Amino acid sequence: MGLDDRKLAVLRAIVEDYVSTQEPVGSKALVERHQLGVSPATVRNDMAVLEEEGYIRQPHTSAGRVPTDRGYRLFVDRLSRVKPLSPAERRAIERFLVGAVDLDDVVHRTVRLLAQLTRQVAVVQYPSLARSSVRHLELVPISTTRLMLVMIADTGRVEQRLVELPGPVPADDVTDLRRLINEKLANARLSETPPLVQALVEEAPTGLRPTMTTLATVLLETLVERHEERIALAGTANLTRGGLLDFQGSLRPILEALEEEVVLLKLIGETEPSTTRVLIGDENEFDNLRAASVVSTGYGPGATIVGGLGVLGPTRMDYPGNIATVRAVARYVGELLAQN
Amino acid sequence: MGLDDRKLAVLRAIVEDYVSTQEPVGSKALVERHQLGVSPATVRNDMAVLEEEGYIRQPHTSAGRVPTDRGYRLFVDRLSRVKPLSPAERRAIERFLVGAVDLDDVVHRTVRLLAQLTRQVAVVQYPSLARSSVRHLELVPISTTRLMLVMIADTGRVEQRLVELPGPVPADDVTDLRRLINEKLANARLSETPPLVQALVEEAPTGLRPTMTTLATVLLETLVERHEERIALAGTANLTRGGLLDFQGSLRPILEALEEEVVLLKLIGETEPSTTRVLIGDENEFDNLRAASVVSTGYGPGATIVGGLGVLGPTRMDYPGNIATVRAVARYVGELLAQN
DNA sequence: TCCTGGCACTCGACTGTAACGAGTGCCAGT
DNA sequence: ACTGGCACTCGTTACAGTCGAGTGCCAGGA
Repeated sequence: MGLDDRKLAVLRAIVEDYVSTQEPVGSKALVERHQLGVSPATVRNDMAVLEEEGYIRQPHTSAGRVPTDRGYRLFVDRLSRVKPLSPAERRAIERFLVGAVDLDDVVHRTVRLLAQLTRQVAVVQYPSLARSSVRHLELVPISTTRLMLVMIADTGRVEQRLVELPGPVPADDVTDLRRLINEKLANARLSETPPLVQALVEEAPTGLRPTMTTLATVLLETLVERHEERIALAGTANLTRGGLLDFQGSLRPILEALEEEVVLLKLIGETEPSTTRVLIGDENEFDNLRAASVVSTGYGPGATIVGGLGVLGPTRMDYPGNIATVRAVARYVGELLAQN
Repeated sequence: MGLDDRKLAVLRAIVEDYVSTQEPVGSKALVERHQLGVSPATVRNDMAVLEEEGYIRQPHTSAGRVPTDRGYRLFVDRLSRVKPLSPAERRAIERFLVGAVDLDDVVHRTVRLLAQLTRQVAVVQYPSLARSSVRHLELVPISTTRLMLVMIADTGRVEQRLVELPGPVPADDVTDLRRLINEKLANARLSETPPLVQALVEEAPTGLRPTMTTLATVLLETLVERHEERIALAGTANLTRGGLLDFQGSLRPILEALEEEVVLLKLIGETEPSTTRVLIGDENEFDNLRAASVVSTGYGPGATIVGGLGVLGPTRMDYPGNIATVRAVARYVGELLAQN
């Protein structure tokens, strides 16, 4: 069971070579490209052990070795240091994110940036409503029986929803409703609003009661139940790099998975505080993504986390590089959000 | 030069067979599957003429014939009747679109519906701001020197933008600004706002002048210059149907094109009144999309057109079916918008 | 004049065989 | 414990041969 230092070095070398060449790597090529200080025969023995332990495998009898998911896992956990970003990359990040005027703008720029830097598919979750607080709720009369409800969150997210009122409501009443709602809900965390909304209805003056009831329903629907998470995606064209070798020849399942917001949210949304999560191959729960890996992390202003972002690519990806990039981008985005 | 009726029938048969089988079609198979009333030899002679005229071609000397872009064009223009939708499809459309609460909701449902019905990539443009009118402009104070500007258009679109003010502005002033702006801009077509915004600045009371100037800049930026068109996309996984035969083996250029909003807008956004546009293969202006066809049309409440929608797929697609579906969906969406 | 059956021809797809070589496992020797 | 050597495996490539779908052309007939 013992994996001595050299065996680990061999594994590392295999991963690095395979990631960069995309071809099974043999013992001879290994000793040539890395200074292992031993002969190919020795490496072969080490390889036999690594294979027995499930870290690498042979696609065909007469081919070199390829890391398994388990091998990548070991590599990520113990054999790689996070690559520092190049100054060029740092500059690219700053240049890209400076000048964003809008939350939408920030998210779009971020996702494109990530895709470009990592050359993978990038995914960015908008700040989660569940983790946001209400900054302001606005009621805009559209007609006598219709209101547009606009919610502005502290994270910069803006949600709107058309509300059909049970009957005509005069402008003054709208003003009153707006005041009541804001008094009660402003600065409340969205996850804590349900009882407050309930109270709003109960405490509403009789005249406003029916309207307030309708509004309350819509509020709960929009802000909590259908807790509308949004996602931005970019770089799908990067899936076609590496020919058809990655993803065993069919992009189909991957593209299907990428169309499901629910899937993406599970992948990058469930982030524990401030760790970078790496899901390798079949470690993730979706069959469609058995051939893919995901590197994700949370971001947010300061120490709090309001959303997730990450990249998805073939298991054969540059983990250290991608981890570094994802982290760096998340940090910059966090700073950007903190400024607002 | 004369293409008599039988030659056209042969072309139609070739297109139909090729679209459904995805394989080059030969003279013998043709006479078997269609009642042309002549022998394979005759069909071969017709084919020779059709090939000479550039409507079909042979992938290899010993293979059957395949329609060229020009052949599809002739087929679409003169040889096909628009398929009526099946009742099942009609029902699917209604069921899908009923219950949409929101413009966002409508657009998302529409794009998924289109992708599902046509089994192609679907694209839906949000109602264009350029073709919308202002319904209401709201100013929401975020802090003493920051406002959130929210514009609600008659098409249901809502745009927001954070505004940094030159200095602190008291709440009463915000109220005044809101009133001034709405008096001037409400119901104006967005394309006609620039002079109105200019007037706003000139007519503003001296005290509000600096703030109004800032607001005017942002208004013009947000609403006109960077005339923010939005796009929704779905069904990219459908590109992988038909193996790697369509798109000559590489999805890359297609996926790249689909990531560019500008490209998509050109494809589906430039719609002349109420026609359905069909772009076949290299008829479209983007090199990346030489192997693809686009069927698109405009939609809007009543007779006016506020945006475009359509589908993109291999040149080998079911044009009559897709044209019918795109039109039908556009009409339903128009009705839906008209209700708001 | 137009259609048809017949026939020779082309050429890609498929099959089988052989040579090649990258890579391995094992073993005896240091 | 490492190394050089060697036999072996097996995928890749090249080449030759066969098969057959599909064609173009032509002479004969309606």
